[in-house]
Amino acid sequence: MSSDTIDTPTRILQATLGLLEQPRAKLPTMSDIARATGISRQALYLHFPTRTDLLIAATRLQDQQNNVDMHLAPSRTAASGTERLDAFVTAWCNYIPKIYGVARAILAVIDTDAEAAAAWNTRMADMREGCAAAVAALVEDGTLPQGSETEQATDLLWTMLSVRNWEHLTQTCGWDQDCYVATIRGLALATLARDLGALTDVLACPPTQA
Amino acid sequence: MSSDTIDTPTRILQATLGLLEQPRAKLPTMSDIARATGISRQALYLHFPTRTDLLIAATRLQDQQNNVDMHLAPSRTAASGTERLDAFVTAWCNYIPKIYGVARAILAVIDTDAEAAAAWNTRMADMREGCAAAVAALVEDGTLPQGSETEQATDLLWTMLSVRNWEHLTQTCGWDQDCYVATIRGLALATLARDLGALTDVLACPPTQA
DNA sequence: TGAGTGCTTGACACAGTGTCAATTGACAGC
DNA sequence: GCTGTCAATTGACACTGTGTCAAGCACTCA
Repeated sequence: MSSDTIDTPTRILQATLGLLEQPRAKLPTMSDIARATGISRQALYLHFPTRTDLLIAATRLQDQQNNVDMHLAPSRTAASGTERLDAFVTAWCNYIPKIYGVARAILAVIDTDAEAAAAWNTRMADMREGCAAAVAALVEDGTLPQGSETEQATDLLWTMLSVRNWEHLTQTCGWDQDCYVATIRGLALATLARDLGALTDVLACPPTQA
Repeated sequence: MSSDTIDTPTRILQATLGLLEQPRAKLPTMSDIARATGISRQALYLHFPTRTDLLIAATRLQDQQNNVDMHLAPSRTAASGTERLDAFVTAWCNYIPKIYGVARAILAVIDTDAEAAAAWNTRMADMREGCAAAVAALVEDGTLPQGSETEQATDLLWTMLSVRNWEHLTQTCGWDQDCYVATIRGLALATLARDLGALTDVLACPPTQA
């Protein structure tokens, strides 16, 4: 069994991810994490200087464990700009639930912790690159007019795909994940790929909520 | 001069609003608020049991000072459903900057403070009523099909108009307020009022950012 | 046997919220 | 003028959570 020989930093991060992945759980303190790992609170500081560093490291471990599906999906299906946008939106929307637990913990300290804010901004800047690439593909196809609006189109897509919007629709409004994906996809295709037929998808998903 | 005879609770709330309205300022502590008011920290607790109660009271005072323009604007211009949606979206979008300072302070403690979360949810539920009314007007006109999708349309509009989206576009992306309003308005009209011409507004605002 | 490493316990500093008790100052009514 | 009340003050303290520090223990490797 390899599970006995895992080094302590990794064990800490896995325990942290375990705590963060529990839906609706209260945000864990250093004591919580230590207890979940099975070591003393002070030992955490032997491996991670601050709680924020620990959360950021957890993010990186999680990305490492997940990013196989992501990153590739949107790029390889790049037949047309519209298809690329579609693939990117779908892939990202379905990636959010996986990272939400950790994202929530980082977002919660962003107002008070500059380091956490910087890490989150970097992460989101990476994601924006994906948005920019999709928009560029649309411009290439002539679907979207070339010019200064590409920055704005990128920002708009970036905003539509924000974790906060996922949170609002699925957690606050209680939407089904599939309904969320279908709606955002329709929204993106209609506004950016001028695929007016996609508007039909918006508001056309099974009513699973109250 | 009336400014000398204002009662202490109000003075506290005004000082709090003063602190919260400063853009990019760090979130004020009870000590900060006491200092700004010119009283001792402990005296705050003679008037407000907790920091959250103080913030909520500040919200209410601010609403009271502002709500003249709001609330009325969308209702009175209700010639057609589309016009009503337009008026509501524009009014709300221009209201957000006024409340953002306070909203930011409350949002920052929402994850750790159930009372703050409840207050914010109530506030946002009120706003959702406005969304629901606009959607209902669209259904009345036949612009939007009647049925179970009205709940989803309301949620979608509610999401588009979220404070987080305003924050993202204007604070993170650096968009101009007018550009923000034009874009969200176009988005709402296109997706909910099926006003496809409104799509032109989306991505057609002056590029003020870098 | 001894050094080094990883972790332990226990104590402590610091910021921030919230509580409590004793005191002061002003102002009203008798 | 004396007294009671109310608002505010000072100072101390409890609690939570983060982060630091020192001393000690146990295991492994040489």
